[in-house]
Amino acid sequence: MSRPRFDPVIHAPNRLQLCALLAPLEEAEFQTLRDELEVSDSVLSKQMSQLAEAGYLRLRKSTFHGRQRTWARLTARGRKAFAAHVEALQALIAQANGHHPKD
Amino acid sequence: MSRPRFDPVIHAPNRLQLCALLAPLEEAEFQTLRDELEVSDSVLSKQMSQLAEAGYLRLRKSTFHGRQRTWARLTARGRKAFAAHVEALQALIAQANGHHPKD
DNA sequence: TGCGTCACTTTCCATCATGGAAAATAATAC
DNA sequence: GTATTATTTTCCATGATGGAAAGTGACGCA
Repeated sequence: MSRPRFDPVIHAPNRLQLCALLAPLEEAEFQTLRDELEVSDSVLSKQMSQLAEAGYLRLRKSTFHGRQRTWARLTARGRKAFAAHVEALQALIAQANGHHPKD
Repeated sequence: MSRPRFDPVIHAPNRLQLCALLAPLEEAEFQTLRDELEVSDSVLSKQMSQLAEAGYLRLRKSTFHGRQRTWARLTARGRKAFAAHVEALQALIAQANGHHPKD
């Protein structure tokens, strides 16, 4: 039985939520993400940096009507890693429900 | 949209796996858990202590053919907390898949 | 051109979690 | 008693996390 393998970059609660928010979207604004996650600017910035360092996230700065905004999107690699992590979680949940792992 | 609320006592990878292993069982042996989790004795002991402190886990010591063994089982409270955590994870996964949270 | 503001980013700092190794305990077996 | 097995706890070093505050860069405006 191979235990689910979690990605530590993704597993941390804030980053997990961040990925979940970004997964269904093309990209999202810094402030929107900050508000949804209910974290401070500095915390969001730092968590994003970690995902970016891992190559999971790309940041795009744009000037929108004279206001600077930062947009974030998952990279292909980030989506793949997140999908794998979700699979690991689902395997764990299946295990918890008493299902045998697939052979 | 209420974000999934994770239980920090359960979310840590080793404890999450530990709960998932115990969930479908009445109880399990210390050594079995240690081997399945692939952690050292001290690590398992410490993680168990944390779950026990939270009231999620009960330890039972028994002497089995002259050998002392420790058995662990989730308490009712632990099962409830774990179930809630799993629900939160599933909500997150649903969100990531673009589903709207239930109203 | 210089200043204020906005939108982050980075630094500083204090706290907490985690893990391995080794010492400490507990309960027998001999 | 003494060794042995099965944890448990201590010691210690490292790394993560978060908030507050200082720092940066890009305008908008007088």
